[in-house]
Amino acid sequence: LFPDMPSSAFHGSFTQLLVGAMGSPAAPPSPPSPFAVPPGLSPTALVGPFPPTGNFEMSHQQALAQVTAQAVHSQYTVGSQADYSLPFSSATTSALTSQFINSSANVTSMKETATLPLHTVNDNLKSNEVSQGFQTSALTVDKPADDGYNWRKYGQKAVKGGEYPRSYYKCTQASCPVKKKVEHSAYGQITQIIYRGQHNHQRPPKRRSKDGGNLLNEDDFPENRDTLTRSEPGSQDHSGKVEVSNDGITGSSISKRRDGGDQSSGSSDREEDNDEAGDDNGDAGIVNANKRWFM
DNA sequence: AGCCTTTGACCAGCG
DNA sequence: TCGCTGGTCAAAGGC
Repeated sequence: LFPDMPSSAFHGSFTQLLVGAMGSPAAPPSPPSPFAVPPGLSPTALVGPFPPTGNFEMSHQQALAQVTAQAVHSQYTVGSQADYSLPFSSATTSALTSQFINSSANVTSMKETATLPLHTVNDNLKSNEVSQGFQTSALTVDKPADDGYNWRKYGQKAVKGGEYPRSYYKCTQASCPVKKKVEHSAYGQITQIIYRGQHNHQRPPKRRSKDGGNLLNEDDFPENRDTLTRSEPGSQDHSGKVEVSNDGITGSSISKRRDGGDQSSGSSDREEDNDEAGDDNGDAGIVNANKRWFM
């Protein structure tokens, strides 16, 4: 079904991690596991294809409630990966979010989400790359994430042979250095979202989204700011990576960057410059980052 | 009118 | 040094 899905689209260790951590509901999350990010490594959130469970039809409210409750309960054990705000909107966001939390905190609750329809998995594909088939209506290609912030697309590029267009977004807030990359599969479905930088501002006032009017902001995810978007003290990363499959989230994990160093930035617009300013996302200061955002 | 997307070009890093 | 790849710029057009 996805013959051309290069495994390179996802990064080896990453993928393995993910699979190990959440590939199977039966598989208990290895304790020290992927979430234990050693200092200096950049925690990367990986939300990949879950064993399809998702009750994608669940209402936003339901999902939200679920997320909230779980966030509270779990106290978000995966704090280190928390630098990102959850990027998805509406029902998908909720499902995603809940799964994110579920998988992060405790895989056992994965069952709450429903079953995934489709093309779940091409077993030949490795880990994350599987399940691209979710026929999503919530996840649209160019507005993949209404996470409460406003984004402006500033570029798009076909990468990996042109089969996987990648879109580049900047936070529209003046002086906010946050950027994100969104990768799509050849089918226009989101396969990966990578955040970079820290928002140095609060979420903008509610704004009706173009596609469906879902509003999503701080009010919608009160806990997010405390649990999902904050880095742990020791965390040095602020670049989040959220992989999404059409199946919904399939899991999350933390991965290391290529050289074990930290990720990201390094380019001229150093968001690190202001992050320590105590923003909610406080990224602990990346000192010397690679220019590459990920492996 | 302002903001956003699209898209080709340009630039920089890396092998 | 050169080609490839990825990231960004900026003009044009749309909403």
